Amino acid sequence: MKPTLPQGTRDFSAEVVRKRNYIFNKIRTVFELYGFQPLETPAMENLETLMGKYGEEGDKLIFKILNNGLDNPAKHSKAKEDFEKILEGKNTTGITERALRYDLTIPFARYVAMNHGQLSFPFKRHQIQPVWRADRPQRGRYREFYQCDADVVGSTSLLNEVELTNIYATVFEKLGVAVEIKINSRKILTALAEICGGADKMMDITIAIDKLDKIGIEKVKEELQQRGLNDEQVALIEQYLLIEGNNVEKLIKLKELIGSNKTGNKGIDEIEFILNYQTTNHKLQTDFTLARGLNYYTGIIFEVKAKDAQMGSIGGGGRYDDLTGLFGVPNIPGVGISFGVDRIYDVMEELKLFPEAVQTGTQVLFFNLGEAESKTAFGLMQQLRGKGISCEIFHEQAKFDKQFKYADKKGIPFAVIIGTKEMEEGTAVIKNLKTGEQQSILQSDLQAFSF
RNA sequence: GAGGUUGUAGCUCAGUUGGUUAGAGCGUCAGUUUGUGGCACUGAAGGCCGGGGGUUCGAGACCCCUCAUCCUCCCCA
Repeated sequence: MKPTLPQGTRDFSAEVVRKRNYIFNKIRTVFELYGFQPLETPAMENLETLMGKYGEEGDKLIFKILNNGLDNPAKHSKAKEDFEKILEGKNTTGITERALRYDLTIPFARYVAMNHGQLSFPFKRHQIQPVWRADRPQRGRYREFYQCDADVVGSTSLLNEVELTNIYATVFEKLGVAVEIKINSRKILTALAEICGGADKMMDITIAIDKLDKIGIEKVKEELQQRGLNDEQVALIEQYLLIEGNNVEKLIKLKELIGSNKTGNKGIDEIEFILNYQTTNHKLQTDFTLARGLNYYTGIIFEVKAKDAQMGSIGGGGRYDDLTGLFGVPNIPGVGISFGVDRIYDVMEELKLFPEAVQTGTQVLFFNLGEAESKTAFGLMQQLRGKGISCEIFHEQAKFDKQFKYADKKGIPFAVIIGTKEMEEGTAVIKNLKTGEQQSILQSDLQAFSF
């Protein structure tokens, strides 16, 4: 049998793990800097917890876990009956009652709903864990990938949104990735639907206009018509889509269009609050075509795109008024953002943004040149390790040639050579493998050497 | 779920209108006489040509099916 990997999953070799950790560490550090505390939840949730939270399409992409013990003869008839329901497209706890988590937000909402009595609000948590989606893999899309989330619940203050946009800006600046941080408000989209006279068409409108930069305005208009909007409505939406300029100019034009619509003006106020709050907001870009698929968003929404790479969004998030309400605990509003590490990695790899220093593994290789020699080397090596310097000793006595090549291939910068001559003198030769320079020092001075 | 692409050595790929024992580069391993690597040279190992069926005297090449892969759409990180 030929071993293979499940579709859309990957192994990560040392080099890749180090680069990924570099990203994780930057994100985690900034999360902590802003006062977010870590949380981890199980890989699997009850299917019931996840179903119906991500829209119809989302439900299809949830990985479901087959129940154990279905082959139990005593339960055959029940199992067959339940399976009939599966064939009809329904889920049943008789066949599957657990599923792999699809994102980190819903498990978090479940956690908050379960523990709201113990948590002090506002509650700020960050979470860095893998999620799974039964999507068709392609460029920048995997079936197992990491999300890094930061969410604040129990507060409606827009200051939270300001903080989150700052986290985005800070992290990507630290990573050296040039990005556009787009913001919009679902309230503005709602207003647009209301003005069109089709509040019920809100979803159709947002789905269509979200594709603007991909398919162009003409195709969007076609799609709107297909979705049952009349010419007048389409014309209005076209005006909306044609809004251009910098943030200030866009807002002026939008206000003209929205007029006195209450919801719309609220959305505009929110955006203006965030834009005016700080001086670093030049990184934020209003984008009224931004819609986002997840249907629990109700206020400000975010999306981050890399400037110099062809890649889908590398981060996204938004405000949700009542996520825990789905779990029987109403009135806990929240807002959160997410980083897509796997895509950030792909972008950074493409643009060669990883610093070389990321790949420092073993610092020193001790040569193995005999029984007594290796014992001496071993003792010295342990001393260096005690000082926090990562070292290795060659696994067996071998020719110089071999040991050098090993060091070379692993990118180990220093070799410590202790042979018969050094044993007699109580010295050690330290060789810098990059420059070729070497020097002989007393073994007792090795600890003090700066590698 | 719909459409397309590509499957030949560990990796990247050649392989003529179908014609003997299947090719290169890189990598791996071993040597180039036993305390100084990267270079060079020599040699070796390594392939059910993704799998199954068919056409043919003959298939890595052609046809059908299947699996895998990558990409596009949908949707998303």
